[in-house]
Amino acid sequence: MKTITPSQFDLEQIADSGQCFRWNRISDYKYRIVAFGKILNIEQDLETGSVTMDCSDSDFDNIWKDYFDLGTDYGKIIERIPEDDEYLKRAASICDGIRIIKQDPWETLITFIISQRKNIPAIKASVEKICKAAGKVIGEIDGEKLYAFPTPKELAALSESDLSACSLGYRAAYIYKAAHAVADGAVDLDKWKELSDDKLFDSLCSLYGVGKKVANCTMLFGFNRLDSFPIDVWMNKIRDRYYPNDFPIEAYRPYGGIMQQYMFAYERSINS
DNA sequence: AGGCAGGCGCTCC
DNA sequence: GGAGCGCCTGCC
Repeated sequence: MKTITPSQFDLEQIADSGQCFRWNRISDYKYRIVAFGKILNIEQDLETGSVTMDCSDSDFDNIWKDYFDLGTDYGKIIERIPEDDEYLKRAASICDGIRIIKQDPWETLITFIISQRKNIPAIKASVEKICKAAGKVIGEIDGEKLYAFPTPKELAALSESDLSACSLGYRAAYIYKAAHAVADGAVDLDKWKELSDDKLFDSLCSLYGVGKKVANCTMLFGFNRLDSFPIDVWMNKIRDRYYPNDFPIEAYRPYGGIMQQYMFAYERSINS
């Protein structure tokens, strides 16, 4: 067990922000997360804000501390919001419990390829199916097996029809090609970590089935490129309504992606 | 029952 | 280089 009291940390806001598709809500402010081949039960006390994780000290130090981006001071980032950006200031004041979760690049790439033209429950269902079809069993809860996200080789072992059985639709071909490119070594995601933002963006977009939205999400959530600014239908709506001269993304540097998350989460919250 | 959901590739111009 | 269109699937 490990208990911490981080600032700017709200489990529910993070869970609803659409970054991670393997967080399962157990009850209010209580989740089971599968990531990096591990299962983490996590709970937040609303009174004190303290967060309790059922993990060893070493797993906390080696995995979860980084995963939850606990070394970043989001309060300081919020202070950088341009004074006249009323919409963003409001969004950040409401959604200031969001953090950018540092996920595995491979898993992020695949899950965001799956995400295109799907809603969140459908994305989660497909992700669980590919984990079950190709991933290792890492635990069992109430007779239900839990699976790790498959490695590139494990995923590449599936045929296109195996993938189609995971409700991927036309994305099955995208996943198939991506899995083979990474498993064969034609694409080396570890090497991609060294690339500049521009080069990484171009490399991601060169993958079949990856366009700028998916590339930006993969960069933001899988490569911790905090300036990546994904634009989806919600962001288009926000721009149309509140930013007639477009988003001042230069003013958001180098944290455009965090600003995007506040706006995205806020707009969704007021429309639900 | 028909449109649409956190897009992308392809095919035109 | 950009607008238009088809696409798997599940869900309301």
